[in-house]
Amino acid sequence: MTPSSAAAGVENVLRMLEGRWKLVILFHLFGGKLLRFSDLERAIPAISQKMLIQQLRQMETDGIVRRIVHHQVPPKVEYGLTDWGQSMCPALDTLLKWAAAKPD
Amino acid sequence: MTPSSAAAGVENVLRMLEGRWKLVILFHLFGGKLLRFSDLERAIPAISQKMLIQQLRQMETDGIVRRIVHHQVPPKVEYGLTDWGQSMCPALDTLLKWAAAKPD
DNA sequence: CAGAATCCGTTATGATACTG
DNA sequence: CAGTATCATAACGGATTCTG
Repeated sequence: MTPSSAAAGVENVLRMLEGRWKLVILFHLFGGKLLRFSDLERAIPAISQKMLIQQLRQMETDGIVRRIVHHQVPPKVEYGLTDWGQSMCPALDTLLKWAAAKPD
Repeated sequence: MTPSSAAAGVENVLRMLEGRWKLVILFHLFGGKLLRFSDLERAIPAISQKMLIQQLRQMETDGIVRRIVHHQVPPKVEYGLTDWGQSMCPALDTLLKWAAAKPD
């Protein structure tokens, strides 16, 4: 594994997690919770609708988040993590621990 | 630890690693290598001077990279990782493994 | 050699109003 | 409720030129 190929691998991972709000959203979904669009809006007041839907869609495309549509009126759409999305927890934990170990 | 505080923690970590070139630079420095500014330029031909110095400075501020100035003419400046910077390897590895485990 | 300074195009994010 | 559409701005990245 060359420096650049390894970097490319991590960069692609990071790209999936980049975006001002993705991690905030993810942390609200961890634990297998299912939240409606409006639930997420309430949980994250600072986010705009545009950003919320955009980041959700990107994570859906990346296979991290799943979207569950209940065909009813009024509409009901729930968001949750995929199995793979759930499985990122340990990785984020490792990163957090590294960050927490910062000297100074 | 609330969702938002945990997210804030990881977000700060990610922010330190974000930037088009940081990981590429880091991978060149892993293993305790010391590289001069011009070495890094040669190692990463696609990067501009502006970006190289900017990302190095940010990582220096974050305590990941250290800058070693040799007072001589012509100037000689070397860059390497701090101990803490070195210690991020396992965390990146965990992330890579999660990414590699992606289904499809 | 190791940068600093400037200009400029692209992308990311945000505010607001509207819709099936 | 769960979005779309549009417009404006801010952050980011790159090319070029200059300097101790």
